[in-house]
Amino acid sequence: MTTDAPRTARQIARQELTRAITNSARRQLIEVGAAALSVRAVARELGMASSAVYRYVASRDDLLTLLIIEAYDMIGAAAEEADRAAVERNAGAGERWSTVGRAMRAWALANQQQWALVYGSPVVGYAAPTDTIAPATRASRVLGGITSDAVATGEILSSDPPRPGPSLPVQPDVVSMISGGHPEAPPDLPVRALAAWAQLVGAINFELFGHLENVVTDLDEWFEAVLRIGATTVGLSIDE
Amino acid sequence: MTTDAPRTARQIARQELTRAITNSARRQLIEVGAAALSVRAVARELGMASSAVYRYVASRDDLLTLLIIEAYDMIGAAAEEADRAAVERNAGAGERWSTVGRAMRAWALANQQQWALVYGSPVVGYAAPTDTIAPATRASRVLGGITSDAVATGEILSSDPPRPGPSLPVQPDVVSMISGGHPEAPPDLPVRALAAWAQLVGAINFELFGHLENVVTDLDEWFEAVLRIGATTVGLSIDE
DNA sequence: TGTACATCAGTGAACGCGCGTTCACTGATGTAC
DNA sequence: TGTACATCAGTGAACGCGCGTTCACTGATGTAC
Repeated sequence: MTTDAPRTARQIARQELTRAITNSARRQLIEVGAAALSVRAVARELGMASSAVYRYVASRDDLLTLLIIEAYDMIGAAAEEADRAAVERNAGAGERWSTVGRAMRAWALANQQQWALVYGSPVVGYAAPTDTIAPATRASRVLGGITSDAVATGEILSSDPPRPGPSLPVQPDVVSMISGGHPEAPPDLPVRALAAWAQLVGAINFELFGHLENVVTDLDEWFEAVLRIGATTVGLSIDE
Repeated sequence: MTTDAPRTARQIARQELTRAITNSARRQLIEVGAAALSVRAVARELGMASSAVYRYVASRDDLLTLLIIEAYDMIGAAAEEADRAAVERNAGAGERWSTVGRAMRAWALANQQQWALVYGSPVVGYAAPTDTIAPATRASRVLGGITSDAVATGEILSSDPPRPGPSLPVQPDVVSMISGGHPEAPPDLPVRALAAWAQLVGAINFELFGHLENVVTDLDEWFEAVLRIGATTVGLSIDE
C-alpha cells in the first residue's frame, strides 16, 4: 500500500541497488569529475564485482546519462519550487524571475560538479540520448512561464509600434512557451528571454569556473546586478 | 640576423621539438578532448620514447597549461585583430563591440575543443598556474578598450542624474579598464559590461554545447540578436 | 685547432596503477502446473 | 502445498588496453683551456 510498483523481493532489491549505484556514481562525480567516473570504482565502493554493475547499467555512458538526467531534474525542481514560493507570496514577474535565478545559482554553488556536467563542456565521445531532452528544458520552462504570465498581466508591454523586425530565429514551440501565445506580446520577447537565459547561465558559469577571480569583489552583489540587467532585458523591472 | 634567440644546434632543436610537442598535444586535444590528453600519445605520435617528452614538459598538467595559454592567446589575438580592423574602417563603438563578438564566436566554432578548454568546465584536479592569468584577460581587455573609448567620445553617456546606487562589486583596476578612468562614465557601466561579457560567452557556450538544439532555428541570426542586446546593455546601439 | 670534461637529449625497462566489457558459471528467487 | 523449470543476480577470471612518472644508462653536442 505504501509503494505498489515493486512486488517481488527481486524487484525490491533491483530498485534499491539501482539507487545505490546512482548514489555511488554521484559521489564519484563530485569527487573526481565526469571524465574520471568509472564503473569499476562504483562496484568497488559497493563491494561487488565490477561485472555485476552491468546487470543494472548497460555501460559507462549509461551511468553518465543517469546523472545528467538527475542533475537536470534537480535544477528544474529547484527552479519550480522557487517560482511556486514566489507566486505564493504574490510576487510580480520581475521578482519571480530573479527568485528563480537565485535558486539556480544557489543550486549550482552547492552542486558544482553536477552543474558543470550539464552546463559545462560536454563529455567527449558522449552523445546525449533522447531521454535527457525533456528534463533539460525543465528550468527554462519555468522562466518561460514567468514571461508568458507577465505578458498576460501586462507587466511586459508590447513595443508600441509593433515593428516587424527580422524574422524570429526561434522555434515556434519555444516562442509560445515564452510569449504564451499572446498576440500582443512583443515580437522580440523570445529572443530577449533566451539572451537573458544565456546570460544567467553564463554568469553562473563565470563564477563557478573561476573567470571572476580578481575581477569581481562581491559575487552576491554582482549576481544581483546581473539579475537586474537580465530582467530589464526581458522587459521587467525588479524593484516595483 | 633573422632570429637571434637560438644559437646552438641544441637550442634550435629544443625550440623545434617543443613546438612539435605542442602541435601534437593540440591535435590530440581536438580529437579526444582535454581529459584524455596523454603524454604517451604525444610521444607516440612524435616517434619518441614517452620518457623523452619529460625533457621538454614537466608533467601532463604542464602540457595542458601550454594549450590553455595558447588558446587564450589565440582568442585574444582574434579579438584584437577584429577590433583593429573595425577601428580602421572608422566603426563606432557599437559596431566595434559586435565585430569583436562575431570574431570570438567564429573562433569558437572553428576551434571548439580549445574554446571549451578555457571557457568550459575546468579540468578536475588541474589548478591553473599564474602564467595563465595575463593571456586570460586579453580578449576582455579589448572590450574594455571599446567601452572606455565610447565614454571618451560620448557614445556612452552618463546617466543624467548620477545616482549613487549600491557600491560597485568590481575590482578597481577592472573598473578603470572598462570606464577608462573617466569620471563622467556611468557608475554602473562596469557591471553592465561584465554582464554583457558573460552573456557573450554564455551565448557561444550555449551554441557550442548543444543547448540551442530544437530551440533556435538560425544560429547566425540569433547571435546577431544577442549582440544587439548586449550592446544595448552597455549603452551602445549597433545601427547608428 | 685539439683535447678533456660537462652538459644535455633520448632510450628502454620498469613500477604500480587504472580502465570497460565479456563470458562461463553457481546459486538463489520466481512461476506454472 | 509441492515439485520442475525458467529466470535473474552476482562471481571471478580473463582480454586487451591504457596511463604518468622514474631511473640508470648511452651517445651526441657544447665549452673551456
